[in-house]
Amino acid sequence: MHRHFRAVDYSECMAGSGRQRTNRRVVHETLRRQVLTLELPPGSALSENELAAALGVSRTPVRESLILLAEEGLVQVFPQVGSFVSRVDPERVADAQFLREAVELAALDDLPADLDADLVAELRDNLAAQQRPGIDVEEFFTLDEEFHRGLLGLSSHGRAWSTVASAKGHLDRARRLGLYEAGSPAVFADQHQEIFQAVLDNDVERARSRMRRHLRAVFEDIEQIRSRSPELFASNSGAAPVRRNVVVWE
Amino acid sequence: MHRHFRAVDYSECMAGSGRQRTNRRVVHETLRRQVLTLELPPGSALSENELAAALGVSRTPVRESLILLAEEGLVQVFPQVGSFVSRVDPERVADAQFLREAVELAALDDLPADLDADLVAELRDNLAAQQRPGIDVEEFFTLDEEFHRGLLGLSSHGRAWSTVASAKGHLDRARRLGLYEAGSPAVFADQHQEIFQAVLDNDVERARSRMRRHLRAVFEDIEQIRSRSPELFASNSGAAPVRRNVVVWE
DNA sequence: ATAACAGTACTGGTATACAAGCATCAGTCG
DNA sequence: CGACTGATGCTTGTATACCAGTACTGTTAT
Repeated sequence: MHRHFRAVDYSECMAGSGRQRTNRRVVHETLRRQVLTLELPPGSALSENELAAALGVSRTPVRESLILLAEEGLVQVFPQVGSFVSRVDPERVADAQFLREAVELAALDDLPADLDADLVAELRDNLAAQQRPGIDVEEFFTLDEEFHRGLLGLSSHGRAWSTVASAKGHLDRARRLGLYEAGSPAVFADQHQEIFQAVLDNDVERARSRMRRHLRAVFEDIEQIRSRSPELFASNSGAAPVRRNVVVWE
Repeated sequence: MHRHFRAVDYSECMAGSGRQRTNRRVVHETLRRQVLTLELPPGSALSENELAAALGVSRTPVRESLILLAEEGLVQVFPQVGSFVSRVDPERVADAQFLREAVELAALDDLPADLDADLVAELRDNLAAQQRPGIDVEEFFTLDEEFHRGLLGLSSHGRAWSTVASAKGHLDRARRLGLYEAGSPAVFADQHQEIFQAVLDNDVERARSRMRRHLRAVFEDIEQIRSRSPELFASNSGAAPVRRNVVVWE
């Protein structure tokens, strides 16, 4: 076996976030979004065959997506039994909260003297959009995501976002369980404004304080939801995926 | 279609860290270890077919393992071109450093009043083992891993370890590039001892300070390695996997 | 009625076959 | 001698077939 190779630049392949429009990536993003938005509610059975048929692809990309989601903790796979959307595990939510808080606060410590002007402008627009009255819940979540991501970007540690995003995913999924009936995005939008102002003022300590309060408020929100609807959460980490009798007309 | 389901407890499946002895898990752990220990050096070509043949399995588990490793950033997959062990990317190393420092320092803030006695004893033994003269480099890395993991466990945020472990993996891989010729584990072992003592004394501030110094020292170590052997690092994030002419007798 | 047993339809894990695309090689033409 | 071009062997992505194992069904024996 002889192989002759030459140096090649694949920069373009990695450019942007799209990388490559492969079936697996599409399925992965689709399923992840559906899990996080509760379109696929916790505990749902995810049959590889059914998903493949529904999405018009073969089992392979579906299966590979499920493996990734399982690694992220959004899905549980039981060999020879089935795959299920993870119940919202309070322990995991707490871990996500801890991790997110640690990273986002540390990022505030590392803010440069002069901030990226474009990013600042973008964040300003974002905050304005958050203040829109009667804003849709899903739209708020999108803006929230972009805000926190942008804030992390200001500290030149933007590449750490994927880790935070994973943690935030678990938190948001828990929040969505109750946000539709209770929470008011306006409060959180105001907290975002406070944090941003502190950052603009170069007041790291205040920014940290406000950020911590904000993130803790989010966590409190989740705890309230849990006490109100405990059945949506996993009672214990190793709990069974409770399968129920389902009848469907064909 | 009608499906009758019953509640079942799969706790045992999740018990421990083993979960299930599946081929994919074995391959994943094997490859990950080989990448982190530089047994598979940065830039190596990883052919799914060759790996499958070498490991005595089919492409499927190999491929799924590569996907997971790619998600962790240890491997790069270029469709229709090839898969390669990631070059050590300074940016990614810096991100890993930032993330790890944020989490491990935050954990020290959350230490409970009275520590888990068993874990403390385990950590004491671990530190003693680290002090052994003429300790093997790989053995030191194992002990180092267990030490930091145990320290995180003391704060009841042990479940966040997997995230830290991933970051630590990138850092350790960079360190291994130069540790064999230069670094002395004894220095780091002493730093571990200092941190641990501060924790035992319930002196959070000192523990944080020592931990920060320790982690920064590790990072400095890597920077030194980089300046000494820049060719081992990726010059830019989108760099090409440089393929070289290889001739092999069959 | 109830408990035990075979049957069956489903699961995910694995192996394999095929398809699409890239990089090199060999030949050819200018 | 250099540039172009089809052939070739590799790569990963996808689809499919088969396997071992599980959990339900319906029947049978008690």
